[in-house]
Amino acid sequence: MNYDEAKKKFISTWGSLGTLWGINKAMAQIHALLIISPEPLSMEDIMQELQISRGNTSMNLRQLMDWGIVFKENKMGERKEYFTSEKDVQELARQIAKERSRRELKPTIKILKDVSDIEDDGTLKTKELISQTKALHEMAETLDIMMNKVVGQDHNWITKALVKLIK
Amino acid sequence: MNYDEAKKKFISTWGSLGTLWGINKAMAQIHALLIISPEPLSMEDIMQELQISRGNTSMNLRQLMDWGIVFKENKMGERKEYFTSEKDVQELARQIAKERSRRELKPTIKILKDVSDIEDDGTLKTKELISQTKALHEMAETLDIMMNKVVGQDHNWITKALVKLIK
DNA sequence: TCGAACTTTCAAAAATTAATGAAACATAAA
DNA sequence: TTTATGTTTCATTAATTTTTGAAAGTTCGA
Repeated sequence: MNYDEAKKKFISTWGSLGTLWGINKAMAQIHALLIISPEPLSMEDIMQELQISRGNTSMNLRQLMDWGIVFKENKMGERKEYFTSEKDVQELARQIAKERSRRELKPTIKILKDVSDIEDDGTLKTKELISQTKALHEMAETLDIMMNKVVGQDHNWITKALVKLIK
Repeated sequence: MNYDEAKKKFISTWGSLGTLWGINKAMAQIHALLIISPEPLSMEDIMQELQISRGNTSMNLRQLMDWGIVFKENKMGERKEYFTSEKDVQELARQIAKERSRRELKPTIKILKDVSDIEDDGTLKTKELISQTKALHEMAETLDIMMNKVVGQDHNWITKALVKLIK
């Protein structure tokens, strides 16, 4: 496999993996492209490499920036904007963990709490609803605490902790 | 909030959360319904509760069974098939971890390995591609090892380990 | 203030994904 | 074997999501 084949394969894999995780194809592919690019890329560069429209590129770059994993960069003397990805994969993981906690886990936890707090009217179905949502609530909270711990730690913490954990 | 409201809220939340994780709405809602139902439900029951078609129900039940989190049950003397969900949330988490590893993580790891194994031709872009995919490969493998460890452990292991970890 | 260079927005179109429902298929009991 | 009860499949339709591209917006320098 040569460079071009490998690059293509990486970008398309990352793209289809993205859809599996609720991230759209273009967004995941732009990210893949940036993460392996040694130089910042302009919007034109991205459009051309991935064969996607200007609007699409603009929208998805904005989203990646909202996630805190892609940054604008200005080359001095140039008007055009350039984009780079966070290159440190551990930092990337931390950023993603942080955002998923904020966007998905936290709101879910709140609803599980509300639902599990309804009054027990003594019926079997109510008892079941309460006990199951309580269990889910507890698990979601544990997961959330862990994810947020990760965010606050130094760089190599994840690997160290995992190694310790699996021994 | 009374039982019916709480139930509705739980099912619809689980449903929209599902789409965020690459699981379709109907599938997630059927699962939600089964997890809080003290009794096994028939296909008719599910169709009626969620207002979805027979075909849709059948397809999604099959998928849930493929994931190993929903089971067929036969009431004696009755022809009809009934369905139940795995009720233990820890077991549920383990099953999901196992399946996601098999379906998503493992194939990705293979591709990352292939890509990161291309020959280094000395150019900057090749070096960048190799080093970034290597780092991702390493991280994906660590995650996979952890997820598979989880699967092999006794019931309360997850909680214990997490508690230990976050202290 | 004007115009050039560039970016963002958003209505419409395209592509993808999910849902329907009727026909085909299974199976147990009569 | 036939009927009655139930399930699965799959072509079609519907809903949702993504993409496009042209117009509107922004910003900088002259």
